[in-house]
Amino acid sequence: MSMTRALEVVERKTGDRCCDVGAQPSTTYADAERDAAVFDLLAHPVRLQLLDVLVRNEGRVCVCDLESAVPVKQPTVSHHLRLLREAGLVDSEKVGIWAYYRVDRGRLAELKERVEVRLSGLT
Amino acid sequence: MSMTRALEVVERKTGDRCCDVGAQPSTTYADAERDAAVFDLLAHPVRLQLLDVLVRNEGRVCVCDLESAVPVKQPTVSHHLRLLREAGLVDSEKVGIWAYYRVDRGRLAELKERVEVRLSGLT
DNA sequence: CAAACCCATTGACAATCTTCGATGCGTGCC
DNA sequence: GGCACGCATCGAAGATTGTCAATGGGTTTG
Repeated sequence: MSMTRALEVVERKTGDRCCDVGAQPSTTYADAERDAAVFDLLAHPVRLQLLDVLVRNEGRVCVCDLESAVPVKQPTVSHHLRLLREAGLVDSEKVGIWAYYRVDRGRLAELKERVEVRLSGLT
Repeated sequence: MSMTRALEVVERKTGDRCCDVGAQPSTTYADAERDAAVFDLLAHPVRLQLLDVLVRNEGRVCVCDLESAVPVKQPTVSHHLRLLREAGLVDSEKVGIWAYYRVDRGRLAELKERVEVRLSGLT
């Protein structure tokens, strides 16, 4: 007998065993949770725009610059920056009055890699 | 003169014009919203697992099969399937008692393309 | 020192999301 | 017809998220 799943074009009849032999996903749920968290971080237009500006301006962007790049107020910008920082994607340095943010390109590459792997799994 | 932004390593002093000459993102906010919606769709472990199973089982997966693949109850599975369907990523066909779901691989490819473009913009 | 400035944090509110029990609808079986 | 089944939907509850005014802390300027 082949290893093909009980899920083929086999015509089921109402009583047939159905739900207990189901196809299983190729990753653990924990992996799915980890990847979902990655997508979640990118699932907001403000965060996408902030990352965009930060990537495009090597190293020295202050919060007020970022604030002028998105249609939300300063506390909201700080909020989203905090999320990005807690995820390790950006870090900040205080210089005098200002707080300069920059992307951690290594972390960003890791994130992109996780996205690639997950998407390539959706062949 | 080069085209470099006013945002270089120029030492600012407190009074200096700062926020009104800020670096702008490379995409419109509307584009960011559209892409954020794509990431949002992927930002849940159940939806990732459902897509995984659907992609891996060409065409004929019923809801009870999907239900056995994720740690949530049937109404929740139906809920997430609805989100995927409304996004055009999957469609369903009723055959007798069962509802068979399948991925729209064209739509899935479009989604992956949008992700790729956005991520490649984060150079 | 006082004032102005930049930014983080707090607190409150509204909106959205996630989940599941209960229910209803359509279908096949006896 | 009556029953069991598969699935969608509804309704409610709790959790999470997004937003901003207000506030406070740290710094520079005058």
